[in-house]
Amino acid sequence: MLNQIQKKMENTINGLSITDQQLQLVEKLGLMFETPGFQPAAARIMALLMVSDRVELTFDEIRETLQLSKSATSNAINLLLTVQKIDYITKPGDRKRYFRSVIAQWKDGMKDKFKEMEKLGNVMREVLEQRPASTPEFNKNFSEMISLMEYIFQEIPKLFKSWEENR
Amino acid sequence: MLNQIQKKMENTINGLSITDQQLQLVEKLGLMFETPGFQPAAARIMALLMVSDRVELTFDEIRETLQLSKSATSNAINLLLTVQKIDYITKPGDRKRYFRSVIAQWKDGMKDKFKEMEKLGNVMREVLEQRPASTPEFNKNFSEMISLMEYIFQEIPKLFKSWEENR
DNA sequence: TTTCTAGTTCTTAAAATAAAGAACCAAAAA
DNA sequence: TTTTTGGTTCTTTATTTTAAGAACTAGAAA
Repeated sequence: MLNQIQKKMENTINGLSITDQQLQLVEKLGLMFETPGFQPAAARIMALLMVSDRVELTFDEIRETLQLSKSATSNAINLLLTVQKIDYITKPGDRKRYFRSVIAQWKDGMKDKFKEMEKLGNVMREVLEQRPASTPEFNKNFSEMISLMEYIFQEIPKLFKSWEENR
Repeated sequence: MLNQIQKKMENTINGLSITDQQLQLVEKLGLMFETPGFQPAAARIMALLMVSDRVELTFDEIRETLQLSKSATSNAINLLLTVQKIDYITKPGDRKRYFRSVIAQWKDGMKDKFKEMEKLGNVMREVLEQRPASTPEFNKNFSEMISLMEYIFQEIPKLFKSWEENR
């Protein structure tokens, strides 16, 4: 009976053991990471490195836990390395790399995301500048929307700053 | 000579005339709208309705200006209608619908986007709550990142409010 | 009533994405 | 030197996305 629950709750494949609850969290987080342009495999790896009990995982632990092929694992890991969402450490007398989530990068990641949205505001202003005077109502609304965007994105860096000061 | 410039600068197909500069803006804006999950055709239509001199365009004006098939135009327009990025008006004695960008929706759109990012914070907290005590360093950094996210997304609605009050 | 307009829907095709599997390779271990 | 480990790279396949084109349709106009 206890064995049955154990079987239901824990999936151990070669070293890394992970619960069903954790796997569900990996899927949920993974879905959220997919939207910012990551392929499913990469998104799941990012998620796994946040969810799993051990925070430094080898290539094979990742591969087997997520049931990926070597190529998919390799490509996803290298993608995440180049965008610096993960990095790795090595251990003396061990050839494997141990990959881990670069949490510090998340702050910069958020900043980048806001910067992206800010760019939209800039193009919008470009659009406004070339609009004809013949559509005053539209132009007014459009201009107001841009003002809002610009206000928000001017204030957001201040939020980062004030958070850093107050913690 | 002037004719040549005219030809180079203006593209008139059946009613709606648009300059090369405007078409370039449509492409640029279109690319930015693609990332939030819009298909190219829909993204370009949104962009066109912001860029073109006339802000209310018919099905065929859109179709011909963007060189789309009827089906692509129809599907993209209906997508944009259901997510309320565009709406349309009708004119007496005219069977066509005139589509236009719903600019007011952009403010809500931004709010939705921030809400999306907020959701990520919530799942992150869920992840934190199930983390083992055996990784204190990781947990601490993770927790700090979540605090930052929560702080930012708690402050952003205030920004919207203060903008609305001050304009 | 028939025809036309303003689209919609269905089927197909092209292209892009994602990942599997096998072959391959460099460095370390035996 | 040969073998093993820890991957990488190449080729192929499956899936998804995007859009074209043709056939179709509801309501208005003739």
